[in-house]
Amino acid sequence: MRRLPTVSDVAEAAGVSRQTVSNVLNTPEIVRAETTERVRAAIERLGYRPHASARRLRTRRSSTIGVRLDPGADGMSGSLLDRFLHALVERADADGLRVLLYTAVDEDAEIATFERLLDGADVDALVLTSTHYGDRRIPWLVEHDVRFVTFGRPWGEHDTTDRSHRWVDVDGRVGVRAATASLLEQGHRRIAFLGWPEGSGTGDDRRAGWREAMLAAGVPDADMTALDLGVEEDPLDLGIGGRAVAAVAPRPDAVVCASDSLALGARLALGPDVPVVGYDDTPVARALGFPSVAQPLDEVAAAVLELLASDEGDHHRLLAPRLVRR
Amino acid sequence: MRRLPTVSDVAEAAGVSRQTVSNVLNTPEIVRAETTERVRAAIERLGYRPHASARRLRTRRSSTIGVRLDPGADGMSGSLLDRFLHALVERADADGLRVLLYTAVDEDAEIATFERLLDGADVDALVLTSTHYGDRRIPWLVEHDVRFVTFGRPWGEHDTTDRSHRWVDVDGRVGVRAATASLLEQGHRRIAFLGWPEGSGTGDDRRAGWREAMLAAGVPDADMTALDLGVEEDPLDLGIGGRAVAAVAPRPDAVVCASDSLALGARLALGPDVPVVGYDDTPVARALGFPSVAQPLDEVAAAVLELLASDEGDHHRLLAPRLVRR
DNA sequence: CACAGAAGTTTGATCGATCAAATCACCGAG
DNA sequence: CTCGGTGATTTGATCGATCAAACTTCTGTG
Repeated sequence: MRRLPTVSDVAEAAGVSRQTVSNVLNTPEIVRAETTERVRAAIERLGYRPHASARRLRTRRSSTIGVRLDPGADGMSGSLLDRFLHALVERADADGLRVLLYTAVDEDAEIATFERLLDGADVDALVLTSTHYGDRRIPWLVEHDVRFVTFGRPWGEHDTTDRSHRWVDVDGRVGVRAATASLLEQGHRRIAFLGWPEGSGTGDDRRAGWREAMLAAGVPDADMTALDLGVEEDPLDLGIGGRAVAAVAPRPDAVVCASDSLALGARLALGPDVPVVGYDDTPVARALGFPSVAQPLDEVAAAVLELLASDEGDHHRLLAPRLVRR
Repeated sequence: MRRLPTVSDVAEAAGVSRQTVSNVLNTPEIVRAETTERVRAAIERLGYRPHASARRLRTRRSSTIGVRLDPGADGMSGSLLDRFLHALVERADADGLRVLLYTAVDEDAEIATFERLLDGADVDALVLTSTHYGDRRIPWLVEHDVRFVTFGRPWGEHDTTDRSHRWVDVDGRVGVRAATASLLEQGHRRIAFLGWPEGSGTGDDRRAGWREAMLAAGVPDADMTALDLGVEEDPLDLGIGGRAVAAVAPRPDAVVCASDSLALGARLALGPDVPVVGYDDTPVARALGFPSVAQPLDEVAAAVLELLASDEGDHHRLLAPRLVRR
């Protein structure tokens, strides 16, 4: 295999020095236009590409961000991470950033992986997904002065002026509130909520949205049924959620769900006549034609990269989801 | 931030030279046991980690494999890539390999990306998914002497003695044959097949499996209905497949499908009384409780890495899927 | 016309590891 | 007792880029 051209080769070809070539690439504003032109031409002619590892060694920056591929991607919404990843990789690419994957069985293993990745200059920033109460990863990262952004807000008491933890999240409460409101507008009153038991940040947030909309519409407490599908039960066994919904008497006018999996269960149990709204707008929702709250993953990805890149401005972003009507 | 220890630091601490430390790490068999011990202790004590970029610069190897994140992951089975990726990352990690993601809008863009990734020593091998007829990427990679393995066999005329293209695939024909046979055993005769139009490698392969099983059981041609859902039609609009199935008269005893999406469509159109078998064993199949042919993604990932690593032995692997009965 | 200061470019050193070749230690054969 | 040979370890050079500082060229001012 032919040897690849280096900065020195380009320099010689353009009749300048190594450093000038480097400057053309990294700080073009300090190079005379005419010189830049000549160097650019030489780069083009030789087909030069900077050697990423050499640059990293010297700059101590890898231009690579690490993203965890969750082990327990909970099935159906697994494609959510997929879509997010895709958006992230695409945007990152445009910024000259690479995305490296890693996995870890538990938090301790994940922290050990952080060390490995960071020390080896494999990555210089991390993107974490699925944050939860008492997440030990966050303090570790802050402590070790690692640059990171989470997709998911810090649940629990949180000081919004805390600039050490940057995060991006989607306002599930607003999304579910809109979904509920849309059902109310259609004249439904006894709208049940199918979700997860209290204690999960996202779950509670979504239930709160439903409650808000119901209260605002003046629906009496007696007509508000919230069903919680235990997490210890296989979240994929939609039969459970479905049976739970079917057991509600009298039968609800409509059901708002904390996920499309749950919505599918409800739909199967109640048939197509009872309107159902899901969450995440997965292919299943599209396929079955029920409405769903869609997270703006492109925007999330963009926001994550923005927060990662700049030290200025806000340190968190709460994005609005979009209700996909069908 | 404290400076990280380097080989030199370890060498000094252990009272040996840089190179000896390097040898302990890379070629321990040429170092005296006692010395190895001492160096190991020093590494432990200082918490030394090799600097990945420095090593890559020198060895010209990155220990990183590139994987494309498909843009048009067709929805439901998107989670398939997800699961494959997960298995791959996990196994790769055990072998000290990293997985880097990339995307590309079309084949030309993808080839341009190859050049970027390879020249910069970002990756030294590639894993390609979703191969198709006349895939231009393959000849390019062979031509440029790039190490790669595809998940997906080369469709079209192919010389199995060709050692330049290594691939791993799952034998869909066998899987669908088994699925069909299992329905036949249960006494069903008029088993329809719901798939994609001829021309897609995987689709044709799966249909062939169904036909084989039907022929073997002596089912007359008149009772064999193959329905093809046009790819130009939104593959997610399961209604189309469902309507097609529902239109078959007389109503089939059971339906074998080329994917779980199609199976969901059939299930919704025919109700739970007509047995349906899907493909890919996605969460939807698990949720609705219909059987599905599962690809052994763990094995696929392991095989991909094996083929990448060794020059010996076979250059392709055709794995058997597993029918998940429910 | 000399000279300070800015602008543009070049030179030498360095990042952390491994390669290639040299050196050192030790053993048994002649 | 010397010498060849193997095994273990060390030394010097190098991978390709950027940093820091030195140097050269230009520009405008007194």
